Amino acid sequence: MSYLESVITKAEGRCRDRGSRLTPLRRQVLRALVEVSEPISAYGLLEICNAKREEAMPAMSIYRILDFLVDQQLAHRLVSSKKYIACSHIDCCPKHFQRVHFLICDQCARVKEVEMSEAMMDSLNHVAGAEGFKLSSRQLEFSGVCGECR
Amino acid sequence: MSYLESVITKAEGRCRDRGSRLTPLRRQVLRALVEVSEPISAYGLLEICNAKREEAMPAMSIYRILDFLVDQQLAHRLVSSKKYIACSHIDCCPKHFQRVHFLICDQCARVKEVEMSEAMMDSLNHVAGAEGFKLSSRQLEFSGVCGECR
DNA sequence: CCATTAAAGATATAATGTATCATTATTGCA
DNA sequence: TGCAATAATGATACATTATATCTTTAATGG
Repeated sequence: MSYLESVITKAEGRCRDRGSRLTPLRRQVLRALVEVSEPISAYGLLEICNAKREEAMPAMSIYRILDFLVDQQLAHRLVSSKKYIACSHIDCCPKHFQRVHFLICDQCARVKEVEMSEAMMDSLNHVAGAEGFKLSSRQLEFSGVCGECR
Repeated sequence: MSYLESVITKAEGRCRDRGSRLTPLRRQVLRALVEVSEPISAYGLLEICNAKREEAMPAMSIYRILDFLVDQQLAHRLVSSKKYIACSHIDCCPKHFQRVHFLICDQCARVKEVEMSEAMMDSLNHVAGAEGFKLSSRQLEFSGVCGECR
């Protein structure tokens, strides 16, 4: 079974468990997102999807669907680049969804999902706590240069 | 001397030292940004500035000037909210400009600039390094809930 | 089977950001 | 000082990203 098919199957199950539906349209968008495998803009993804359809879907739909996928932790929104990327842990255990952060290469724009250690998150919480802040666990985006580009 | 005036004076000196010019227009934008004191969008700031001018400046100008101010470390761009805020350390020593990161309140949108410890940054670099990444020192944005909102 | 809810379509428009070329101001130097 | 080079701003157009809203279609649960 290909990675793509395995991802779709897992995603299907994940949604079922959560009482949500991976409709054909959503499945198509997720599939396209997994296939491109690099960060892509909403409109870019829309174009790819529409190229494969006889009836083009409106921009609104892609945003709605991406919101859904992000919600279901099947995709991530990279705020610094206004792009979307499939979660790289769809087909493995769900524990990876905690403390997921991103390393984004300034040069090739490729993205690596990393997990912060408990200790690291504790430290961050401590820094924030000193200022009275309670951090909500949201993803962080670190820019830098990846191994391949160096 | 008011905080505002002190900021402008310091900013003037800072630019002079760096061989750049805080022109009247840039000064006006910085002044407005300091006065609003909370994150504001480029267009929001443009509106405020234009309300005080007989000739409205075009959108292009505010983006150019904000880029300049960010470059001079007189302002920060918050990528997660697409807003800008005056640096809170303009009128004090320049050492604060290193390792500046942001705590952003989900509820009131207020922002606190915090400085990460050397040790913290080392840890982050270590996590990234394990994946082959060399982090470029860029600001991080943490979301959470501030003390006042809790 | 029907009522309710969820999803998708359609359309318009808002908000954010950039490209490009013309004009004006500033600076450094002969 | 006067002039050439450079920097900043003005003006215009347009690209990109995102959302509001209303309608239609599909799915789900009694």
